[in-house]
Amino acid sequence: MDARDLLPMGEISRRSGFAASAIRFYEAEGLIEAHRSGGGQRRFERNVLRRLAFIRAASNVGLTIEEIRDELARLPGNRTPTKADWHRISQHWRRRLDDQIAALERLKGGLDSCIGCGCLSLRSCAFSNAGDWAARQGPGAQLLPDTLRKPHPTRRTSG
Amino acid sequence: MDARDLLPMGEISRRSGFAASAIRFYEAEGLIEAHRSGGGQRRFERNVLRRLAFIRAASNVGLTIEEIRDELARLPGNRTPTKADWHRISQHWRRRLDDQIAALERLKGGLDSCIGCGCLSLRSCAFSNAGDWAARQGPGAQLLPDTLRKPHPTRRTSG
DNA sequence: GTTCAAGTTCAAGTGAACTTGAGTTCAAGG
DNA sequence: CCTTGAACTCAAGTTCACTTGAACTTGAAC
Repeated sequence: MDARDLLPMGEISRRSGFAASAIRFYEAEGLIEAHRSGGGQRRFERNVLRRLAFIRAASNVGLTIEEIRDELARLPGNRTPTKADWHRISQHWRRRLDDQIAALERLKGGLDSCIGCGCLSLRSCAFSNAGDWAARQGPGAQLLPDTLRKPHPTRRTSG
Repeated sequence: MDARDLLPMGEISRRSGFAASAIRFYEAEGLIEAHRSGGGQRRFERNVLRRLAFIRAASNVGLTIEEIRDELARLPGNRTPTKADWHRISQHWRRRLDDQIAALERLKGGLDSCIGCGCLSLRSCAFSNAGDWAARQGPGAQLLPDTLRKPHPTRRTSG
């Protein structure tokens, strides 16, 4: 590992488009790694740029830091993702996007039927009915998948 | 206004599906109104239930409190939304949902082309390119509309 | 008159994903 | 050596839409 191959913070930031603070944050979260100069400054390997591109793409798809970390963990850190890696991952992301799209379509469908009836009734209108939300894992199709749910601040889902 | 027509907190909460704290919050935010009993307890008019149904629906579509307040402000408080009201509003919501759907489709398209090239390159891959994000109101179509952007915590958009 | 669930206020907490600020140090050029 | 911009750490702040907790009061029933 030749020191001349290592990039300083400023360059990584400029070339990735992430703020330095975000990059430090990602390092603290274990999404990327950094070497240190004699004086303690970060020095990044070039592949970190690819990781950051990956992080941005994943974040566009709506993955959480946690999920991105998991996905990155399955990518051996020092090699470029193979076509197979990327295929597997993109399948996963595509499914997620499809779910989100389907959910929005359902919501739009609800809107349509509400235009028809003009009701917005608490009893009969699925669109504004609380039941869909209260039922945690009901039997029928839920209006929105978790990925599009507003994450309710302190409502705990599993513990 | 006969006092027997006014509903207490518990009943509004139960029938709307909102927690009492949420209902208090909405009152504080000016989305709904409440009378008070002699001792200072809230007493709600029946139409508040319809307002709350509206709030839930709007929130499902992804409107912020601010936007919901604006939309409610245009609905005369004491009448049931007319068919015309509801039509106008649902048009608005539909456009928003359509935008979101289109954005997700674009994202998916980006995924597809990335599967093709297997690149995830910083230079050529629109999917993970930061340029789209950095450019505040660029000329071309943006990958995601504001409604689907992760709202960056302290990045100020206008002042 | 006693009881107690249901209601009240107000301040502070929550989670996600970072940013900001304060105060300090590094490293490269002249 | 001096300067100056880039980088460092660590704690605290930000937004949104509520929730939680503490400490207290109401009001309906018995």
